[in-house]
Amino acid sequence: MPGPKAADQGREVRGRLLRVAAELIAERGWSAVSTRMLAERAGVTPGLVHYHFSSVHALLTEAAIGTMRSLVEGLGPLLERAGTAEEALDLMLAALDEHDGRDPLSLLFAETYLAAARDETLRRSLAEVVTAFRDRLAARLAAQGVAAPDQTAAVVAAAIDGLMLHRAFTPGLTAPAVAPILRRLLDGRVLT
Amino acid sequence: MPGPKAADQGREVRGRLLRVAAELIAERGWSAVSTRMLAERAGVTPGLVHYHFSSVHALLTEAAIGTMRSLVEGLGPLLERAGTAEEALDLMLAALDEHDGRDPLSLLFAETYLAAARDETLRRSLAEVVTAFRDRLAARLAAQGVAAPDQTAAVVAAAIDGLMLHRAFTPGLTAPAVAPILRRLLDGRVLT
DNA sequence: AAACGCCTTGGACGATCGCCCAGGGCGTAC
DNA sequence: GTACGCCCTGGGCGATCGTCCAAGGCGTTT
Repeated sequence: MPGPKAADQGREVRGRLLRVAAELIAERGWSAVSTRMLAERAGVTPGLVHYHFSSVHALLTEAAIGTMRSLVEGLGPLLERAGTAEEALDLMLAALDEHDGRDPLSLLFAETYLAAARDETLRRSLAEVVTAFRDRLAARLAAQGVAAPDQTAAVVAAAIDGLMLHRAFTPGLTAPAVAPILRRLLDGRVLT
Repeated sequence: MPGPKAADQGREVRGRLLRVAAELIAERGWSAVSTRMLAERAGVTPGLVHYHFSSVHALLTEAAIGTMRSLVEGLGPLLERAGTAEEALDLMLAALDEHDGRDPLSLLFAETYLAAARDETLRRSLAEVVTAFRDRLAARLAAQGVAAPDQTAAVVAAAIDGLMLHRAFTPGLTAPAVAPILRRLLDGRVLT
């Protein structure tokens, strides 16, 4: 058996590297994150990075997907609790208001989207995470009688991400300003 | 007077570097474009890059903004010619259909958005270009009686960009699929 | 012809890159 | 105790990075 003490510390360091990686992707950009940056901020030696991960790219991928997955999964139950479709939309608008397009989380999302366009594996994982969220939202919209719930959910999700991207250089794009517009997306009702 | 022959060739090389830069931003990503890459593809020596531009970053900025500006300005007249607001939206949907989120133009836009989040100067220039387009679209929507034309235009523009980003890993997100949903955004009419 | 202006070359500078590996520390299993 | 397994260090590999600069080509102006 492996020594449990050392193994625990190893897992701790691995986790720290993942957290640091998510930070640095946002700060410097995906392809500008280096082995030595990661090691320095995590308080370890550069060599240790390649002990825990097969490559820097693999570390970044696991960090980005992991962070996004846990965040999206945390949003799920909140979505379930939303009574009306409008409340579900308000939930996403609240998320929009917490970010200005230049904060770590917004940038992590955007960087990962972009990196996925150039990496097959990352693209698959990302699709999995986003699809899971979209399906949850679509189910919520369907229960509220919104027509074409799948496509509506896809457009709402894309619109929120697009607004996040645009907010970085358009400060006026706040949640209260766009809420009335986005609400129109829910207007295709089957039932009143 | 400067020798006009050499000056002409200089301008030609400068322009070629700008075109190559726009290509490489899309292919490799903003921060992964190097002096030597640019020089090789443009068929010149690495040293020449820093003769025509103060830095690689300055070259990338000028290339990205220039490409985006000329593209957006080319879209302006087409927008002017659109009769109804729905036709204006169809025009943007057609643009969406030409790109799949992994083509050079989509990636150039996304890369520039992201780079702008970390660079004040780029952010200002980008805001100028995007605002110009948004204003044109808003004017078109206002003429068609759409309520809150400014915010509507902002949301439509952001939604199109967001859809482009999502299309990279969600192939089903085609223009025909999302057109009926996006059309709801124009439903806030003052006049019939 | 000589001087000037602009474009261009090719090489050099120190810094940083991803990745690899020999070796040491240390707790557990024989 | 000895051997084993895992974590970790520190240094080294060749490659690439952005930027700079001395030197030369070449058409235009005196």
